[in-house]
Amino acid sequence: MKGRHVLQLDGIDKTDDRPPYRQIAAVLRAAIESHQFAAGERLPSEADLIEHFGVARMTVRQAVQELRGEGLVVSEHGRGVFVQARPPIRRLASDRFARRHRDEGKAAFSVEAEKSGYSPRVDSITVRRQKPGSLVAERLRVPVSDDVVVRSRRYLADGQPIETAVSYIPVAFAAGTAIEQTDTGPGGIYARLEESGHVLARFTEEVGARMPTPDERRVLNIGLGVPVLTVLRTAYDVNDVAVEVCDTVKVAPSYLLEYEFSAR
Amino acid sequence: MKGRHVLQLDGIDKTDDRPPYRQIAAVLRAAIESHQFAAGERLPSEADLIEHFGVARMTVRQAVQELRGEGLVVSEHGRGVFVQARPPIRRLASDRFARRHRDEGKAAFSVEAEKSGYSPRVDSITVRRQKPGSLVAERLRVPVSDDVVVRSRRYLADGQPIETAVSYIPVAFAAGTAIEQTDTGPGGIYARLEESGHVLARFTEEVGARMPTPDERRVLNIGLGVPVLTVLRTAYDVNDVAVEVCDTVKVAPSYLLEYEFSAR
DNA sequence: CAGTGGTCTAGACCACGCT
DNA sequence: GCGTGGTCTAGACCACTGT
Repeated sequence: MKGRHVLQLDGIDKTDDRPPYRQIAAVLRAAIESHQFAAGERLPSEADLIEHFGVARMTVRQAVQELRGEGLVVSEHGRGVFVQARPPIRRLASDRFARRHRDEGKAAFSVEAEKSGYSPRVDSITVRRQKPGSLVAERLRVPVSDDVVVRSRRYLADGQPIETAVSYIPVAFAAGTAIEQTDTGPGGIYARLEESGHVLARFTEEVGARMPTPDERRVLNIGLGVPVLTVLRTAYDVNDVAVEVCDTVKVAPSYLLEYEFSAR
Repeated sequence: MKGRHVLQLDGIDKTDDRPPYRQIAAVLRAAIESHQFAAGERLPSEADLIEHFGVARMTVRQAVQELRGEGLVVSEHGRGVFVQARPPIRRLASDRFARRHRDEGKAAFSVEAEKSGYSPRVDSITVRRQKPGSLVAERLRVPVSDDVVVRSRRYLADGQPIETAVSYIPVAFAAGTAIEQTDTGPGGIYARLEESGHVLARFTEEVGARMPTPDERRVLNIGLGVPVLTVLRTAYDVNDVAVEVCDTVKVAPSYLLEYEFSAR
């Protein structure tokens, strides 16, 4: 690398009562927020920062770690530290599973993408049968000893992962439908369920938030200090039979969930 | 300190491909999750861990930092590292503002408390008039230049703070009612609004999650790695007039929000 | 191969809380 | 004063990514 790009950053102020690593973090944070480093761009290397600020390596590493903790940057071993691109916020209205969308052959995710103007993608799709956990079994009202169909996938917006989802469907409702194929066809799982006679009536969602596991951090490509929203949705048909449970983990800064309910 | 308590922890396995600091973190995590260290209890000091695992100080510090990032422990300068106490989970059903509860003279919070069996408390109640932010003004459909009544308070369960809430009510709907008193009387704000002719019809809630500000961490008494749920609720009367906006910040591990909606 | 971040050592001094 | 965690130094070797 030709270090042609002279660092245009303030130095450390000894009269400042904040410790050096916090000052360095503040300088870098300001540079990022003022777009001196654009989203996706590489920050100066540790060696550069050591020279620029005149401190030991652990000190600049601690500064960078602050920023990772805030989800501002992501580091990649052997490549560098990169400014985190902020995926757009998705507003999820509670009509996102309305039948009119399915009738148009659209899955809920592409409906949202179209409305918000980002390019959607789904990958890491796997389909298998396995025994459900007690949480899922309880909601599906099936014994934990029965296999269910498990569909797992990851959603991306503009190339950034923003959500993982795992659906559980009793085998009796999925057998012989495209639900057990990788591609479920137009309108997705819910359209297939309705075709096979399980007309949907209502959904419940249980919403929480927590810190991601190291595994989730990897799959969702998020920094240390970025929480996730968890949504456990159960779909019921017109006979009040639970036909699907969907367990989703969403990158919190990318989501706003909207619900409406009556005061009755 | 008499180190009478011999550390009953596994050591580092050189054949394990995880780095030592992760192994140490895993050992401590397992000990916490198996209640070998109870909630609120102090972890062994860094000196103890250095001796027990036979590593350098930075290595045990990195392990402890993993746990802080997960919100499992909180460190206190000069005192030690403590296992984070987990307050009870409150399940908030979307019927929590149903009229029948108000008619019985109960506020939503005490209804929940009664159902879940913890002792509720509300403190830090303040009432004032001020100009709303644009977010609130937009939802109340009032100009940002008009004062609104602002009610702020903190909720505690079994003595632990779990939520802060700030309500905004247009002056026209609050003037001359107990809404501008510290004690709003039986049934709370919503009961007073209905008495003055604004019968409630529906609510919308916008749910998100993020890391707390340092200020919120202090008020809610939570550690560095604990996220918050944000819920912005708007109440509408039968004429579809927005009569209140309530901005709440909830300690995420203490909440599960439940919603139901139609598939129509 | 060179350049990057990841992990680790063995020290040092400081700031805080308690007794 | 003593034990605690917070910050820092100046090195070392390793693992990953690129050419």
